[in-house]
Amino acid sequence: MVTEPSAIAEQKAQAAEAKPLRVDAQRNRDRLVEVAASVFAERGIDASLEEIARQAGVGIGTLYRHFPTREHLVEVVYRREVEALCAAAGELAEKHPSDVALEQWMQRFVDYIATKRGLATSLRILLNTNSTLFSDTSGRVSQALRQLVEAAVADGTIRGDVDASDVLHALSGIYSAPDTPEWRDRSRRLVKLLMDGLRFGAVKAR
Amino acid sequence: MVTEPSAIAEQKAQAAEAKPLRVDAQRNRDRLVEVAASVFAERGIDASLEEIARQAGVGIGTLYRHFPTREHLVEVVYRREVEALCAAAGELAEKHPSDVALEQWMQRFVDYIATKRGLATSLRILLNTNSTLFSDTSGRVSQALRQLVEAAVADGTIRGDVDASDVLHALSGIYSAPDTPEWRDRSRRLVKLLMDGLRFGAVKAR
DNA sequence: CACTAAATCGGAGGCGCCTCCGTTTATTAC
DNA sequence: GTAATAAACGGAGGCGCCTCCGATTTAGTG
Repeated sequence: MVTEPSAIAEQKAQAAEAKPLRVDAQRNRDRLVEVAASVFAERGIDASLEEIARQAGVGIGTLYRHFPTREHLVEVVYRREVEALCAAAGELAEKHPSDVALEQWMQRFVDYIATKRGLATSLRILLNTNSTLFSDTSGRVSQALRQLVEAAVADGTIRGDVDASDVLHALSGIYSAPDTPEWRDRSRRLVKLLMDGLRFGAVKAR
Repeated sequence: MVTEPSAIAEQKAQAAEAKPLRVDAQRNRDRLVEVAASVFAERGIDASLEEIARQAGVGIGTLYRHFPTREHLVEVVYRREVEALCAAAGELAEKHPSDVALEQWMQRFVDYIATKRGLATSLRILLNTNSTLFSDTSGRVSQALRQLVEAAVADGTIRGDVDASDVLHALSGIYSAPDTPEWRDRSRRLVKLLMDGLRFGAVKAR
């Protein structure tokens, strides 16, 4: 990666790579990603690419120029979603006391995973194939979590004898639980339980 | 599985399940599996199913009736090949001294894996998805190997302080080696090396 | 503004997937 | 052998994938 003079407030990270896309091209690309996110969420990862192009109001050729394979498109959508999830950490931290921020972020994490459950197989394949994707995103997620946990530990709203990796470990247990209908509710309860445990013995009583 | 009165010399195992297929149907089915094996080997696991039907001289509809999805077809082909590999163990054991039989079988195992290397990703996915397939076939393979190893230990052509699982372990190392151009040759040499080790200290000197 | 080169668009076309159903064939009963 | 019936055949058709390239649009220049 080349050193960027001012990478401030770059709306979309991909916009800054190499050449600044022509405005119509950028517009179409953004549109495609947005539509793809909703179509994938709705119809699954095997949704018709022609359908996506149609909904985005572009020709199929345009879709393929921007995203040579289905996987390219899926990857961009996935990265964007992970990015949004991680960005939420910062926002929550500003608006809420740090323990509440942590709890809400974990709930959001659960919700996010819930939408991905159906796609699990395909996603796992993608993550196996493209290991950069895996390390990038999991790094990003654990960084967001660390930020929240450390803040909460620092101001005493949760106990001090845990760190981010403990919490991540707890969350990964949730992820790997079998995919039953009650999964989501159970996971939400588990997050609450986890938070109660974290708050117990905190410096500041509630 | 219902008790079978006489399951003797059933040419193809699948022929015995439930209803005895009409002869034309059985003929077409066998033909399809045979052609599929060669086409998959040649063009990879994503080969055109219409091509397979064409080469087998049947309509695409016939292929789909017998094998509702690509995976069904791949699975049958794969099982058939593993079966052939394991059957070879018995034949080799009859024709050769037991240490030679073991060596030749391992070489054949290497050859077999070699043809599957290119398909590794897709196959791994299939084996993950269909865990029965995995346990069935790996069980079958290790059984064949055990038969050979035990015979060779019993008649003293290889040393007595190893068992089948040791040898399988050694072979699995071969499998997981990176997929370089020299893979096959190196693996063949490794098998020879392994055999030398096994023969060393055998009761009967060569 | 007009003009041009470069970038982008978009859909026709060729191929494969899979389903559906009218036609053909094997089997059974007589 | 013939008729009846169940089973199997096979290809047309609709859809999606992906490529290719002529038409269109943009950004830059005078």
